[in-house]
Amino acid sequence: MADKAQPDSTPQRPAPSRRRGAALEQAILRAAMEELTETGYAGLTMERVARRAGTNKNAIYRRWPTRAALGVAAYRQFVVTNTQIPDTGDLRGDALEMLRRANRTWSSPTGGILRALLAGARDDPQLLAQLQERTADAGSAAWLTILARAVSRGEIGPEALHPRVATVAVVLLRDEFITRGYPEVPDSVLTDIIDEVYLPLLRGRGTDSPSS
Amino acid sequence: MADKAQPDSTPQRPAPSRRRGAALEQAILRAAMEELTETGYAGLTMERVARRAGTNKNAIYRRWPTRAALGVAAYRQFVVTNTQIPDTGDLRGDALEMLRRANRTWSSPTGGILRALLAGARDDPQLLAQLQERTADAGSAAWLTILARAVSRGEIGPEALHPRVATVAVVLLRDEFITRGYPEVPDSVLTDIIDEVYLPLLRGRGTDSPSS
DNA sequence: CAGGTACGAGACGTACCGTACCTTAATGGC
DNA sequence: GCCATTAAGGTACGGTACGTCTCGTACCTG
Repeated sequence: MADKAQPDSTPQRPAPSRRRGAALEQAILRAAMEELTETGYAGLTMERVARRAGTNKNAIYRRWPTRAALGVAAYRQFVVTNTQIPDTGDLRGDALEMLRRANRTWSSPTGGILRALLAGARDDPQLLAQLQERTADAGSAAWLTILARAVSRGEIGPEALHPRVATVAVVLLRDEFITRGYPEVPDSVLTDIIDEVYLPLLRGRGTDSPSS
Repeated sequence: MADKAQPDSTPQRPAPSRRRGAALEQAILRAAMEELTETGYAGLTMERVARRAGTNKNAIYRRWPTRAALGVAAYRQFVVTNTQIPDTGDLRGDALEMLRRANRTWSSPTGGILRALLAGARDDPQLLAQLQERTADAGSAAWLTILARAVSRGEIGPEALHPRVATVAVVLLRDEFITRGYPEVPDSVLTDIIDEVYLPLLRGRGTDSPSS
């Protein structure tokens, strides 16, 4: 038998002593996030994470039942959501800026991970919900904020302050990513969404109802 | 050494003679589709498909490089798209009927397969495009048709005949499936989409633009 | 009838899954 | 301070699937 030399490709963090509970949990999540950033969701395997965290699969399975759950947990822990809200002075500028940020997010490496997690958690509504919390583009709060400003400026009527209405633009953008697989959505699509759909929707709502 | 008895669970179609080219290709696609309907995309394995088709992995890999490509090819071959267009007499009825059909499709077994394929082809725009052709809800043709009827009835202005505008409703619906993982979207969501977003958008567009 | 080509068959090494089993260390109650 | 409890570590297992490779062989072509 040769030595136990294992010229492993994956980094193996030696266990300092014997970690327990929260300490070990954090080490696992950290290793999982590193795997995600380096090799993506495809590379997130229980065995690799265990090796990298300097532990074994047992410790992981005791905490998370599936790869998807582990991935979502790691993502939630380490990806901070940018909650800044643009304030350009007018609705179109704010909305466009929001879309551009979302576009950048989705096309970034982090966004790639998010997309993969979204696909991986496809049939687990609970996990999906956990992801949504950290996605924040679907979070209607930011959109409602810029709409509220627009209302106070008199750009649109207050009827527009409806969650489903507020997030229409970003939902359309996300659809481009999911159904078309864009690496990055061209800016013309963003302006198209704003000018052809979003603004007409906001301005048209409640302005009147043309007879019918 | 025990005998080579292999009480296999997966059906194994015996090869009649030695098929080649198109005949073999059809046999593989058929086996793939059967696997899809029985065990879903998760059960679509090169090995299982090969066994089922009475051939071997070689023949598959010569034709399709990945599982996703095989799945999409099989889906395209066997799932016929329902291209009927509702005609209820008014725009709201037509749109609602379109959404209800889409909802049924997405929540059916076939829809589950489609969703899985969509996730599986996540980072292959070419495959995604091939899927889109067969999806038809994204196909704006049907939506544009019902809109054209509404225009001729005077319900909405002709400015609404815009592909991105026309498909807004079904895109919002699809988003519910993908980000929320609904088994089936409740009807109230459909009416909400229609009444809060889609109709206001169509009626509001071009009615005017309130200064600014 | 010779030859190229594509298929059938199956083995191969790798990777990962999920589980099981035992050993060993940390922890908290007493 | 001691010991039972608990949670780690370590490791092996059977199983499945991947993707590749090597043959032998049937088919089609010229």
